[in-house]
Amino acid sequence: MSTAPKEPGTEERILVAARRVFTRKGMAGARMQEVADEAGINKALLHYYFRDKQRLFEGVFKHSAERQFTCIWDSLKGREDLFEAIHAFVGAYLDRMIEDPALPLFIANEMARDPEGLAEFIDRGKESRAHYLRLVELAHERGDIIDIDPRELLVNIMALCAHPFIARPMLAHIHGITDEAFRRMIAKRKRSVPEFIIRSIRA
Amino acid sequence: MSTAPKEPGTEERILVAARRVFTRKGMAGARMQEVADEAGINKALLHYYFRDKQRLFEGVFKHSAERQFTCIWDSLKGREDLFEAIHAFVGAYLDRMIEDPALPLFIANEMARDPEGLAEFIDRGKESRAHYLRLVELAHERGDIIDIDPRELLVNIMALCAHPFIARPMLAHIHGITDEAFRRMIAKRKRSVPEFIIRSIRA
DNA sequence: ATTTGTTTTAACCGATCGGTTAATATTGCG
DNA sequence: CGCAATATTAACCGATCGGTTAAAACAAAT
Repeated sequence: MSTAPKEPGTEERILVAARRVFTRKGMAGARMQEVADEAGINKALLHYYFRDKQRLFEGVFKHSAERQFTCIWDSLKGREDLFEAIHAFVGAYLDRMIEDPALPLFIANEMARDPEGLAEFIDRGKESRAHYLRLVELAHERGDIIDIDPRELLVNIMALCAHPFIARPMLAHIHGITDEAFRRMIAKRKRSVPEFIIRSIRA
Repeated sequence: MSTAPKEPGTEERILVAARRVFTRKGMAGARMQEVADEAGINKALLHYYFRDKQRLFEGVFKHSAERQFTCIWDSLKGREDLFEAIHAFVGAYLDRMIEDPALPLFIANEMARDPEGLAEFIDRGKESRAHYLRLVELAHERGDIIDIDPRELLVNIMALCAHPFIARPMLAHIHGITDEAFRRMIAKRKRSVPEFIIRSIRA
């Protein structure tokens, strides 16, 4: 048996199409007709599977955001060394982003549009975040790192991971960067970003 | 004479209102009626001053983006020391952002929507960017900093400056952060971010 | 084959939105 | 004033868009 083509069902095709359109155009800019076209179906069928635009959007968004946050926070599980944890976290973050490069901007917009809606996903990673805080505290007690607000450190880590994707079009213009060059840059950052962070916090 | 209230003219009021609505809702989500309401005028008058939505948007956006890039790149002028330049750059960046916190996300979206439109603003800072490259090279030759791709360093600096604003709603939720607390956090980052960067590149 | 429930479609509908028009108010000027 | 240019408004228009409807195609069961 070769890898089965696994003809995707209608609902799956809709979700894929909707994610593409929504991440490209945003909630307000997306058109139901465009989603239908991209899924190769009729517009009425779209409403048959997802009652209205809001539900379709939530279906797409919640699925993406959940996967996003789960992947990233799970990467910390079982780590007992902060530096190792940072490597894992950055790696997971960038891997996930490369898979779906439009997601960061998409999530940023939705957070700004409806901050409440994000709560559940963010809270999902609560234990992992507590674990992270413990790792930082421990590393500090052992004299491995300087005194730094762990929340600020976390902001910095996420900034260094996410921002290249958000600012990608600007980077693409400043240095004429192709798709392939961008992927190489991100691959390089899997090593350089943890190094950058660790150099700056190491005692 | 005390500071004159300087009742703003209609065009000015429109631009202010439009900037608020566009940064809040984005190009696609913004409604001409809402801009008119927020400016306290009739919708037809909006089209009288700015022919159509696209031109209004460009008027607002180009003004904001130009100011943004100019402020930031100008902060490098005359600096001869890289570390000092980094402090100035980060300071200018954060000062500008605090003034208009919705701008980073707004610009990020517009870049994604119409990459070509940004070209002129980005190119505006060409000499300053060349100057920056020289500073990095020089610092490296003098053995002040480690060997690092200056473009990657620039990405990191901008990431650390811009991302807190883009991810603000998430930060607001993770640590229950008020407006005032956010401003204090940014104020702190004017010192901590340059320190963070310099620690990680110092030889 | 008839029935029954599900999937899919074409055609349509009402609301919204960007933009226009034509008329009215306001200002500046000889 | 009178008159012309500018500023402002209410009412309207056509296009677009989200969503509905009613009927057709399809599938499974009896």
